[in-house]
Amino acid sequence: MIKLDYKNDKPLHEQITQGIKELIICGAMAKDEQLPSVRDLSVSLTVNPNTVQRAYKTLETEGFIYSVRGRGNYVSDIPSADRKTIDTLYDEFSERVRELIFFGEDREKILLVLNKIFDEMEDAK
Amino acid sequence: MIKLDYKNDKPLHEQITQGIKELIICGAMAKDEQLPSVRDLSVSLTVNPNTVQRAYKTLETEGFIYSVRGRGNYVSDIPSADRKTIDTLYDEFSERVRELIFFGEDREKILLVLNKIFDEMEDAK
Amino acid sequence: MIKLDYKNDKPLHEQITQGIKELIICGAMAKDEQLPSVRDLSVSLTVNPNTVQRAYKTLETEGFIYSVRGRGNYVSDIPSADRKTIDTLYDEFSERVRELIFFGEDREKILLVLNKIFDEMEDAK
Amino acid sequence: MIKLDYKNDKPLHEQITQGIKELIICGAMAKDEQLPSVRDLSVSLTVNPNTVQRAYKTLETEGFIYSVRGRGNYVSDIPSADRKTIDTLYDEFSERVRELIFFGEDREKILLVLNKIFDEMEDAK
DNA sequence: GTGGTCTAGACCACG
DNA sequence: GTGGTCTAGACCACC
Repeated sequence: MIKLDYKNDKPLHEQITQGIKELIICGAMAKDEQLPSVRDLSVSLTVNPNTVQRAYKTLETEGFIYSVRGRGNYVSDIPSADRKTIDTLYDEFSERVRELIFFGEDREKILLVLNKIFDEMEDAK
Repeated sequence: MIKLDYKNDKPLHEQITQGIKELIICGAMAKDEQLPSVRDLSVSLTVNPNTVQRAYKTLETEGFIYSVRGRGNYVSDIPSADRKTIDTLYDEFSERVRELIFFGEDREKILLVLNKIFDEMEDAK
Repeated sequence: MIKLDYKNDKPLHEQITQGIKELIICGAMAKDEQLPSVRDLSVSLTVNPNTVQRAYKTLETEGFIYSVRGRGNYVSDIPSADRKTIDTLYDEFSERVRELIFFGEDREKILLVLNKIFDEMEDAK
Repeated sequence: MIKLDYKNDKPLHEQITQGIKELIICGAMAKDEQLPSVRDLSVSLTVNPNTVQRAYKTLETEGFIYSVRGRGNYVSDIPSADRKTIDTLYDEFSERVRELIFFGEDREKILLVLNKIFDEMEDAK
């Protein structure tokens, strides 16, 4: 499910973190669903277990998953983010919008993309 | 004009690149306007000249500025981006939107922010 | 009476140990009162009997309960702690106070919380 | 300055994290003061660099220090904690107080210790 | 079997 | 020289 790009300068553990984050956000993984074990995922991604472990740790501190010793890792049921995280997201969002406009993308097209995402997220619920 | 944050984990050359990019996008720097020399900017930012040089190089390959041997660096007059750049921007844009929705931000609020940006960009023209 | 949090990184046996410890300290369980059997408690908590057994063992070595072969486990009647335990408690107490002050909590607020605890403990007697 | 206890079941990286945290809180390390490099500290503690690295990472995410690539790690100047952290501290604080009272420590003695800490923290400022 | 910790040693990006 | 990433392999605690 997750594709790693070794050419990308972004660290592997971040790519894994982001990949799982997307799966959770898009609703592909349900609340309290169990994630693959650290070992299994490391094998299927041909990556060192420590790298996966680190990704899971990050996801845990960010509140996306929770970890049970000797059991496994599970999708968190209460998505919560602090003010700072939300603000950062809005900043990054605004940055992308400004660049898109700068490169000539028009209002209608951007709104179209935005509405499409809203509809997808609605359906996922 | 550009503020460097040493505490930020983002490399200095990237912060400089982004800072100049924003100035150009927001219209603070006009087409064909000359940028400060590598040496001057490195002094005013108190960073190594190599760091500024690297930022300028990145901006040139990304098409934001052009360089004239022995003269200096100037703001590009034709803002053009290839399909790949635009697609990447849309992907990153979509990613942020999905996360905002996931964390409970509602449609109206996001649209409000979006429209605010459109208006600002209109005024800058 | 005891709530287990699987999402907590603290081991289950420690959570059980602490839960019972609190019941004893708060006076909810009287001296020489009998604790539920290992088997019963393991059923009502839906955990492995070994886990409860381990918690009881810890409580016994720490002096909170005593065990009678073939009869059951009972709340200790003489709450006594060696110098080392008391010192450790004071150290941990001080540590928390320093952190609270460091993060800006003021004298009055901390004293308020402290006095509230004193009053609660007085009432429980 | 930091003492590691290999017999303690607490992980080394946590012991290091806590040790540095105490130095910062007690005022032994001033704001923006540079911490020893990852390598240096790992040598002086006879520990693997990764272990120190992890401690520093934790301190950074908790807001106690900030890291500058290619430069070093520095004590953060703005101590800030979210509501959750503060609440947890109060809970742990209360827990210790209750146990102290349970083991027969009287009100006056605890207040004495508390006031002593306040005075020390005042002086450190 | 699961997550978590630690070591040893290599390599890269940054300034 | 500094922080950061990654691998390989070992060991422990938990359930």
